[in-house]
Amino acid sequence: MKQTMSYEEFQEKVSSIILTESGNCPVTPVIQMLQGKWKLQIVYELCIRSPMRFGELKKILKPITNTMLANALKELEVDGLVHREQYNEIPPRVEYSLTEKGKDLLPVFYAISQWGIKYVP
Amino acid sequence: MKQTMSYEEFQEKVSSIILTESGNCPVTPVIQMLQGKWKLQIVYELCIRSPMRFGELKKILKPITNTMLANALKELEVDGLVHREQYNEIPPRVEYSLTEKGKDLLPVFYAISQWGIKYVP
DNA sequence: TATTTTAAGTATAATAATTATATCTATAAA
DNA sequence: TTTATAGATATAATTATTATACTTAAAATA
Repeated sequence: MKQTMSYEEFQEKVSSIILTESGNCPVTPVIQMLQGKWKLQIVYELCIRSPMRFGELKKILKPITNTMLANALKELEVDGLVHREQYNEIPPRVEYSLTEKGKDLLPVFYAISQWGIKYVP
Repeated sequence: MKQTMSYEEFQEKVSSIILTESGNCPVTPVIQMLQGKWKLQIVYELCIRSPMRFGELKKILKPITNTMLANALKELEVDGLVHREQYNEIPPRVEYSLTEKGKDLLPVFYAISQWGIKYVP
């Protein structure tokens, strides 16, 4: 990312994208894709450690419920962010990891971490 | 932001932050602060145009409800991201804008937009 | 042989978050 | 006197999330 872009530059840049290619904002659909109470956290956890099993994710994200974790992972898989690898053993083993598309969200988390370092006490 | 950080570098970097300063992750609290169906979108809209009046925000974010917009703005104000300027006229006029703290989320939206440009069709 | 254990879920009911709809405020204009 | 206005608030209905119990299938244990 260009280091020296100002708030005003960005405002103008994104505004022009939105105003010229109307209804084609590159940000809004991404925000919507990551909507829901757990999705962003799940992707983030997989970003810092991957692959992880269902049970490991559940432990790290505690107090998440089975239902929410399973549903969120399913939807993230549909959106192509998460890969699910199932090993047919008993008891079952399933490993989740980020796809390349998912790993490409890294700069987003990096930007968030920079903000957090500056402002979270 | 450093341009050439790899996924592995980031993984290691953030992992070490989390593992050494346990319970002090710079990302998770930010994600939680921006949780809720509309908050991230509201901040984004104020990022590309600001100040905006309540009614303008409502129009842009349509189908948001009065309740959600009012509550989200209130909470964002409490978190120090949004500034509320009230003009005592009739009919009332209230303008919302980002604080410096809010504007500092710009790199996050820039990173999201880069991802969106690459992956959103 | 019958029971227990295990990980990754699913099913159902209860609670919390979000939405829909109606209403309030005060003044100026019709 | 009535209507219009922007920025909300109040309440009830709907949707998302949570809590709890249950399912699966084979291997290990009693």
